[in-house]
Amino acid sequence: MTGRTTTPRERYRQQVRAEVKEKAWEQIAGSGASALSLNAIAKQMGLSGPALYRYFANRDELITELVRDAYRDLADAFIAVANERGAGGAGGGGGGSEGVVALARALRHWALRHPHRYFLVYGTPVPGYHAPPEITAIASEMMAVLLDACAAATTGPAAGDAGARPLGEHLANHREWAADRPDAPPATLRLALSFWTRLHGALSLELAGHFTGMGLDPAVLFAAEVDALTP
Amino acid sequence: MTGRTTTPRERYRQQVRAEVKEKAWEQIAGSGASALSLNAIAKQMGLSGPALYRYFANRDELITELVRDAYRDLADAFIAVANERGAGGAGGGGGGSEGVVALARALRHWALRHPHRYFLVYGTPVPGYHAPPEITAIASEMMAVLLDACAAATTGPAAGDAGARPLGEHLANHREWAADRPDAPPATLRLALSFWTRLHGALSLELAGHFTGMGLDPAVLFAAEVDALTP
DNA sequence: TGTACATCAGTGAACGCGCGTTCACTGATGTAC
DNA sequence: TGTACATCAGTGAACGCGCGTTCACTGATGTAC
Repeated sequence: MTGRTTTPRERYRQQVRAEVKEKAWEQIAGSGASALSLNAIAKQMGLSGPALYRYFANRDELITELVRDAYRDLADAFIAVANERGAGGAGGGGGGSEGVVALARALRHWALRHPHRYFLVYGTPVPGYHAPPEITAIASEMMAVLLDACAAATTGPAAGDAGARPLGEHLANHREWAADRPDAPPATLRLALSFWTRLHGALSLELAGHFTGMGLDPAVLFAAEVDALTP
Repeated sequence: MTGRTTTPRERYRQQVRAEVKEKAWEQIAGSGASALSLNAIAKQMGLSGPALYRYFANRDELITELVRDAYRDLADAFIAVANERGAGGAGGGGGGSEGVVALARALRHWALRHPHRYFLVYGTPVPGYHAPPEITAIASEMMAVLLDACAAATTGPAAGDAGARPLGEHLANHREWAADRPDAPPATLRLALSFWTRLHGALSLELAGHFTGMGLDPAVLFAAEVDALTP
């Protein structure tokens, strides 16, 4: 085969693209996502403004890539947890709520490590911005991993109970969002939803600094919420 | 008395200030808080740019006022609920969890009516921005109202239980944030915290549009979370 | 009631800035024979 | 291996834009005697 999959030039392109994104994140950390400026990034890299147009069609494309990378990164963190557990313990993923707890821990670690990525994914929406289908697909990947863990945690007598509640009925009728796992019982769906909304609530308030000055350890609060998910 | 508290000129000033803020909110709704522009607001009001400097020292002052107004508005909504209940039912505020449920309903109504105000209060933080103490004080007012409602909902045998858990101990030791209600037991503090984090989680995901296309009624989910707060 | 003065809302010109983006061009890197 | 050509990264100048903000000024509104 003559054609290598990545020519040196292509490698270089990817390196520069990566460095642009890196500087973009630094800039977002410093002054917010909406203040992101191509010219400023170029200057920081020792390039002149227009040079970046070799690598990104325009500012919007760069931002969309940042959003997609953030989703991808978080999804990969989730998948890594699922794989570790699937490969390791007896029983291929095992039963009980350990999977849910592991995902919760991974979520918080990722969010604390990359608060700006987290806010780009779950923060204040940009008016008029609609996520491309590629990003929706990544979100579905994450949801599938979460649903699997929740399924393992909801194989008990309580499952029937949750199904009888109003939300249980509602979930049984409207489960388009769990299309990847069509057999998930209402209790599983409900656990996944609560995981998502509750942990996002605790995390986003923590990251936004709403607990600072309250003399409260967010880690303890987060752990308590995780605990309350699977009684 | 010769000096009226508000001269006609002062009245006019306040009217214009109010209109500026109104247009500011419209602009935020249209293109986000960070795109807020004094010149654009002036143009929209049929004024020339510099005219606004009669009413606001600069852009930052306007934004800070918007944030403060948003906090004030939400706090007033909470206080209104507390007063209605305090004046109406037998027993001055009554016992049980109805107070918490009423606050939850008020929170969601307010958030749906003013999504941009909500995000200015609880959304992605602006790097480098620190809320002035006046705003922190308003947040404390809200917390006090919430703690009172939670106290009424946590007068039962379960209260001792919650105190024994790790979070209960932690809350007993670090209650600076509840300084206005020094007697609140751990179970009450814990309920208030869960109210805050869980409902914010569900609401912010709803407002950010993360449930759209999922065929899921956010109202049902919210109601289920409220229900789960007070078992 | 009428006049003289002070206050204050609003204007238009101007400054400097940084932005996104286009364009014609240079020079280096890779490719084909 | 050497030469001719094509590709492509990066530059510098330029365009138009809107921003926040200052300043000297006009004209209307209110106040004091």
